[in-house]
Parts: sequence; structure tokens; C-alpha cells
Amino acid sequence: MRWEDTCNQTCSVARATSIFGDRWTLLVLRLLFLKVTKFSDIQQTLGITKHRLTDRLNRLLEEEIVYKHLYDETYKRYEYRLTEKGIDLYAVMIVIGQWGDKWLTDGDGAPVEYVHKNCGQNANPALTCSCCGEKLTASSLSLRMGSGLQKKLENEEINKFDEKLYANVFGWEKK
Amino acid sequence: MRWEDTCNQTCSVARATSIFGDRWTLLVLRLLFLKVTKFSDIQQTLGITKHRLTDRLNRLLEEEIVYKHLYDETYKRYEYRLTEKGIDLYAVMIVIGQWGDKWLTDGDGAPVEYVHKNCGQNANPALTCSCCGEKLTASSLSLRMGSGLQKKLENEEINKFDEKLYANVFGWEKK
DNA sequence: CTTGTTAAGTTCCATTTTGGAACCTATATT
DNA sequence: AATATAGGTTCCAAAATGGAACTTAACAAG
Repeated sequence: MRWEDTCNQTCSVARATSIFGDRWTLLVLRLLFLKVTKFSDIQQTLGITKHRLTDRLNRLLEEEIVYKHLYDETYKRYEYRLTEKGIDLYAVMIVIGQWGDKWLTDGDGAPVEYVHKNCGQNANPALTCSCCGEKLTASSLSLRMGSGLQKKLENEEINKFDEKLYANVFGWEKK
Repeated sequence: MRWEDTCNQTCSVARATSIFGDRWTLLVLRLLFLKVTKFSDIQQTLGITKHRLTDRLNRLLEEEIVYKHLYDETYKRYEYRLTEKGIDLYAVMIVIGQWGDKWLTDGDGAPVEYVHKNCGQNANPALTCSCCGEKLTASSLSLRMGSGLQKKLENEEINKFDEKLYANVFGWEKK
């Protein structure tokens, strides 16, 4: 499988990764959340080359993760803003940042802290179970087949890589 | 700035992204969480070439996100297992998967669901404030400087890209 | 009206990364 | 002695990336 075929996988992590799991894209998205939205500002803040940035922004436009918004009528200049789909990636940014804060700061502590506006405290965002509210850890979750996979199985839309993966996850016999 | 210099940024998202924000690495990590841990199984499940996989696994070994575990004494075969640092990335996987479930499944629903072992229900993992327990959204958080950034400022360890970024985030004047 | 400036690209070309296929090595099986 | 298998490594072509120069549309200054 070539990299560009990962978007055809059934797994949601793979499909999402096929969009932003490459060089620069996550860093661009991070800047959009931080309100660095103009082409030249993004380019200078990252030090990325212009054509690379053009490429990444076009991909995000295609995927409707960002849209162009006219911010200067006279010069016809556009900034890149997150759509609802894009804003929904905030959890991804937060969680990646939390992991970096914990494991990559050499004991200096987080460079930036998140304050929860509603309660005024350091939010210290954590993943919890929507049902019982408990904090989730890797060992507290188990997997089961969802409707998306069932439908694909019925319609035989499962490719050989999917098959190999889910054979392992759900213990199907391998040929 | 070249891609390989992103690891020198102050921002935790940038530092984390410099490790797994490239082609294949997130997909490899996902398989390790799904207990696909042998070199050839990972290679065949992804369809990645062997030397590319070798490269990615070596990087994860260097970063101490995975370690090698002897699983076959006679053949001297090793599998790749997540360290504590690696297991801590489970939140990243879950959140990326959740986003994919919501935006990339064409209405078919999630291929895989998470069951919370403790309460037996569909976990539907959500980011919440550790202080008050409320669900967090992009608009409910604000940023403030943390000790990591303060120390770097005192020691003048801020590069020009950091400076440009934090000038924007915290409203410092630009030259 | 000519020159200059700025944001946002595009083009060209060299360098780096990735993909495909063949080859290598240690261990065990036939 | 030949074959199989996991886990690589090597070689080379193809694709992605980086650096620098060029382009375009809009206006501003002299």
C-alpha cells in the first residue's frame, strides 16, 4: 500500500491520519487555532517554503477543514479559518500538547497552560467516559465492532489490509 | 526552518509532532495499540516497505516510545511493545479516531466502538476539565504562559520562530 | 506616469525521502 | 543439502521537499 491509499482504509485513525498525518499539516492547524491565519504569517512562523504551505492549505481546503475568508477588501487578501470540522480537531491538538508537556519538556513544565473559562481553573484536560465520567486509560477500554465496519463487511468493501487488521483485532481466523 | 528542526521548538505540539507527525508513524503506533507488534505483521498490515518500517521503528526506539521484547527464544525474534511513554499516546489515538468517526465515515457510523470496562457502556471518550469535569470545547479554553516558557525566556532559549509564535499568542509587540 | 512595496502565490532545479525489488543472515525444518 | 521464515539491508528509480528567483494584483509615493 502506498501512502496515498491510506485514505481508503476503514479505520478512522487511518483515514484521519491520511489527511493530517504528514509533515507540516499538524503544525499549520496548530497555528490556525492560535489565530495565525494569514498565509505569510503562517509561512514565517513555521519557516516552511511557500509552495509547501500552498500545497498543505489546498489539501485542508479540499477536505473542508479550512475556508478562505476575505479580510482585506481593497487588496483582496484572504485568511484561512477553521470550519466546524476543523475546529473539532481542537481535542487532537490539546491531547498532543498534553503528551508533549508530560514527556518532552525536560522537567521545565508546560510552556503554555490551559485555563477553563467556565471555572477559572487550570483545565488540565483529560479523556473521560461520557457515560460514567471516569478518566480513561489505555487498559480501561475494550473494542467492539461498530455499525461502520458491519456495513462494510455486508457490502464486501473490505480490502486486504483492512482484513488483516480486523482479523487481528477481533480474532478472526487468518487464511 | 527545515522539518528536522521542529524538535527544537518550545511548543509541545510542535515537539510531539516532530516525532510522530510524519507519514506512517501514527499508523504504526495505532497497530501497536491493537497488539500488532511483530515486524512482519506490521509491515504486511500497512503495506509499508521494510526499510521504511525499520526507519520508523528505530526512531520510536530512540525516543523510548517502544522497546523490543524477545518473544521467541529459539529464533531470537523480537516484538515491538509500547513503553509507558508510548502507552500514554492512547489519548491521541482515541481522539484522532473519534474525529475520524464523526467526519470521515460517510454516515456509516464508527467502524469500531470503545467499551468502558468499568461501567460496561459505550465510552464515547470526551475531553473534560480535570477541575470541574465539564466537557471542553475549543472556545471554553484560554491560554496563559506556563513555567516552561518562562524559564526559556529567562535563559534566552527562544529562537526566532518561537518568538514570532508567542508574540502572536500573547500579544507581544512585533519588531 | 514610473517606480516601489506587499501578500500571496508559481516556477525551476537540487536535495532528501519514499517505494519496489532483490539480496542477506541466522535459525530451524525436510 | 536444499528450503523456509522473520527481520532486516542494499540498490536504484520515483516522489516529496527546500531554496531561490520570478509573477501577479493591488495600491502608494514621488
